[in-house]
Amino acid sequence: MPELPEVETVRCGLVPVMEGALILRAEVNRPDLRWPLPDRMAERLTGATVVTLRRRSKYILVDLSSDETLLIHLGMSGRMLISGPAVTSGKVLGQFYHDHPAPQKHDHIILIMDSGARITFNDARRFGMMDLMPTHAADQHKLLSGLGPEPLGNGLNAAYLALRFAGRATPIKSALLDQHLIAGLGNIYVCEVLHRAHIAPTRLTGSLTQTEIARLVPLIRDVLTEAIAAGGSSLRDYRQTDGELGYFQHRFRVYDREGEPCPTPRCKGTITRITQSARSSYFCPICQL
DNA sequence: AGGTCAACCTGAGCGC
DNA sequence: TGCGCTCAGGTTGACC
Repeated sequence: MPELPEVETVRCGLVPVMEGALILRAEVNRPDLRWPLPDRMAERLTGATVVTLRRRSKYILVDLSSDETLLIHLGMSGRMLISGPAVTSGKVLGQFYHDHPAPQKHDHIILIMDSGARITFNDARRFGMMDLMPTHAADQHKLLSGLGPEPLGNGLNAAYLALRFAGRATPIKSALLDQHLIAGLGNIYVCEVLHRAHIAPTRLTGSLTQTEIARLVPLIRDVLTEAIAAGGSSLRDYRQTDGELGYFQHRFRVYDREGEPCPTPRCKGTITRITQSARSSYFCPICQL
């Protein structure tokens, strides 16, 4: 159930197991996830060494020694499970990992590394995706080329947002979810950002003042940075238990808190849930204007 | 052109 | 226990 912080957490967890390691074997248990998997996927992965793991928006990019890049999206329910003795790049991490677990329903792709580590991609809802493309052309991939700037990079600033928000008749909630505008925010963190910014999710982007737009930028960074930090710390706990990456307990101020008191100091409001473009928005009608 | 919405899937949780 | 219903953190593409 990944937004940018969860994907980054997964990427960081995979780095010590995958970077520098060779893919001994790939098991591809079905022909498609959301879309058909790439042709001859197992053969093309076999024998390749993982050079780097990168992230763009909610995508993980695995650069291989074969000059191809494996593109991974976890969709709504995609999970990565690390198992087995994880010896890689001379670092022994084996004590953090369980033995290989029994196969589970929805284990769609399994990568067996030369270290003995095994990475299992499990995705019940199958909204995830994988693709393979030449590394030099990765940026031009159809799913990546139209993405907006990274929210934690320099490309996101008040001037950029003001330009993209001007004259549009979209609710701010929808605009912040639009990956072509900003790449990486999802439903939870948009709710959290708007609450901190005291902006109602129903406000139209064109109605936002320069002050409000300027307020959004650092709050977007704060919310994501805090979530990544929380993921990083709980990641250690998960390794000690079952090797599963990316699902951590994180306290949200408004998400999934319908009916609870607004956490804003001195605010007497109650968190309310409304539906916008078929997604739940949680906000405080008193302090978010 | 810009905005909204159904569709893709399975599973969890809840009321009856 | 079980059935039926609703909802779920994403994204595309068809439609207004």
